[in-house]
Amino acid sequence: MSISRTLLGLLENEPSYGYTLKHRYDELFARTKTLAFGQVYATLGRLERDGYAEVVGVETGEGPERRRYAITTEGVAELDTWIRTPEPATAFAQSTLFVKTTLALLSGRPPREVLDAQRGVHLARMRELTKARTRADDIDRLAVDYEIAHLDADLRWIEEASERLEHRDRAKNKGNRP
Amino acid sequence: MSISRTLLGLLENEPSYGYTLKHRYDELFARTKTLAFGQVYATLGRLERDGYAEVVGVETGEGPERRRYAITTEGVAELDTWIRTPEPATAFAQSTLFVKTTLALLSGRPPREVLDAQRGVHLARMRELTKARTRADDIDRLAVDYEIAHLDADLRWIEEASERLEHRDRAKNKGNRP
DNA sequence: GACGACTATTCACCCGGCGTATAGTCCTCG
DNA sequence: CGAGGACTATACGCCGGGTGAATAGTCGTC
Repeated sequence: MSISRTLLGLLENEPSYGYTLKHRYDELFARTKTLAFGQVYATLGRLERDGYAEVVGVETGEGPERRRYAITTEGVAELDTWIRTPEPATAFAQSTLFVKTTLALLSGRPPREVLDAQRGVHLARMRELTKARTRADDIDRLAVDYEIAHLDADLRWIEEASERLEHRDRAKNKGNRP
Repeated sequence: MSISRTLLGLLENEPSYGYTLKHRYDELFARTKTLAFGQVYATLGRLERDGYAEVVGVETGEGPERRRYAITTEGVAELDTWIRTPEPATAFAQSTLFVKTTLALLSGRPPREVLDAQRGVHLARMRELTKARTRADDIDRLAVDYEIAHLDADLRWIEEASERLEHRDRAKNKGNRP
């Protein structure tokens, strides 16, 4: 999901310490999992190396250095093209659910169990989200709606796949009884 | 998407060389991007280290060794629980499209442009897929339908986000004219 | 017999993700 | 007062995932 460009985006708003950046990121984007500190500093190092960010002040006030980072003009340019360039539309082509279902089919395991199990956790999350949705502000609601839309898509696909596989089984059994 | 478990799943069907495994994987799952050889061998090494796969024959027929891998009983057990355990339902909580839109909002860039650009490539992919769907066998069709469902979800969200943001803008402009 | 296509593997590098260690400051509560 | 806990801030090391280039033998064919 490109942590590095996201952090660059936050840096554009205001120069920050890695520490602050981490918390800002969590507030905005960490709905399920927070960012690790280690990753922030590693990423900042790469951004600096690539000329997209620079240190604009080191406070060595007895203790660990506090280094404030700012975005550079090249950084702004890079961020700009990243934001403007759409993601490849093939992002949904690889799905774990599909792989598991396929492998189940290939190996003689009942794919129904795979699909049913996934439906279970999806429905639970769905209930959670619809509850959360009512007390969400507008930007949060955008995020919640995004997730709901894709859970819904997954659930629809699960139904359809279940039906189609069942249908196929019935056809096969019919053929086996002469 | 767990390449390692997927390869384990293919190994369960029949013991194979890394090379063969790579091609088998590509046939089944590489709809948009093929697997790199390097990754296959690295992954096989880890599977062996963890006791999930083992070398069952080295052919040293003048030239590079050809090493045939097979799944172990622990490998089968691991694969089994992987297939049966549903994925966390929070997989859709982090989306690049949402991040870009949010960053655009925060930085005063028009989010419309982000959404419009993404809609463009999504629609193009959608046309491609609906064409491919008619001449796809049943397992391929499952994959195509999966992708279509999620593109559709993304497109619906794009529409809704556009509308909501526009609405918000109008409300703001109204408020600014006393 | 030279050249391209195919089988098969290795190596080196980078990014992303996670856990832990370090170290000073500031508050608070007994 | 001072011991402990919370908070600000950074560094380090390890692992898995992902990519590209290098190596090397075989087989067909023109």
